[in-house]
Amino acid sequence: MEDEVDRLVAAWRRERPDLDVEPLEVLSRVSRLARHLDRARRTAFAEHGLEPWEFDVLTALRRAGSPYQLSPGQLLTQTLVTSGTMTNRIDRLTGKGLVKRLPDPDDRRGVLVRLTDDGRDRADQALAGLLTHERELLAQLSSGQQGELAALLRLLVAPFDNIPG
Amino acid sequence: MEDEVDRLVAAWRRERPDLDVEPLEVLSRVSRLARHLDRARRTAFAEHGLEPWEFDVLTALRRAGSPYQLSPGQLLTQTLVTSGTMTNRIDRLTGKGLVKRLPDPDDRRGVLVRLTDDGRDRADQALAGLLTHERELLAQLSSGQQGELAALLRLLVAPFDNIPG
DNA sequence: GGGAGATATCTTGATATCGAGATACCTGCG
DNA sequence: CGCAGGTATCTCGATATCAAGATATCTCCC
Repeated sequence: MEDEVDRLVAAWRRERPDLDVEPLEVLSRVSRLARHLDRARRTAFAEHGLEPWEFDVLTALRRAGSPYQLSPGQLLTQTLVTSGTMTNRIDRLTGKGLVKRLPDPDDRRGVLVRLTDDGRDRADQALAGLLTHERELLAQLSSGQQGELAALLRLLVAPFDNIPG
Repeated sequence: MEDEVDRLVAAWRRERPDLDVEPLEVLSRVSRLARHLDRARRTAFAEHGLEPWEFDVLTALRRAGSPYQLSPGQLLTQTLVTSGTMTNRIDRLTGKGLVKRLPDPDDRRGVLVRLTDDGRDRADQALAGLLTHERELLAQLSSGQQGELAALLRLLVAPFDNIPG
């Protein structure tokens, strides 16, 4: 089946036959798919009264394991947002009673963000809902294809995640 | 090489061994990679004095071929933003002299957005720069792997692009 | 111990985005 | 013809994000 990127690439080949637009076959699809996923996630989380950004923060804390706390800095590397954004997110989640700030006992510059019981429940519920949704999207692919796809994507992401950038 | 998603999946398997988190191997990588790509694009376009959103609109028009014009509605489906956002984008690009609005001769509700000569030059320059950048990122993959990856991604994106959604 | 440079978080101001609704126009059916 | 419903674009208010800079604290070497 054809997708929008097929049309986009064909258009470039017609308009700019001098250029090699092969990279777009992969990277434009990644960007567009991510955008579609964002929209789908927004709808899926609405059932649980959460925004995607709230989910990202709460689940990062949930994954950390008991006592469900991380520093804002650790949250940054997991969510790929700037520090100003994270400060704002923590403020709002605190206002909703889903997390709370604690002073870091080992570093007086630092704080620890800890999930409340309510926050933990919300994270668990939303995760289950998300996985159900995502499984449907991936039904297009066999289990083997999913594995291949994951491995190829890892090759592309790893440099970003490991080098400082 | 390990990436952040490997760590994320391992953490879920420890904290929630009851859940099948396999879908995250693919979809979390897509989201994270897209985010990294956005950042890289922002830097790449800065050399040409363009923002990523400006690039998206200008190149959609450029691809359309002479006379380089599309309706706002056509631009929506290519850029995956809302109509309010597109109106705003067109306003700003008009202010910078990169596009102009023309009345649609066949439909008095509609307008056509047309690239100016300056807008066309900018789009061409930025595209060349982007492709150079993206080729480097893809150097991790053989040509065959790029083809596989593109084909697998197409399977996931196509439903979104073809069904109304 | 003291100071330079690194680090963690927060503040601020500008801006892009979204969702919902308003407006103007088109289309097709009775 | 005229109206009901659909479509294209724009308006408006709320909000999340970013970049750059401020502040407080830590680290390490002399």
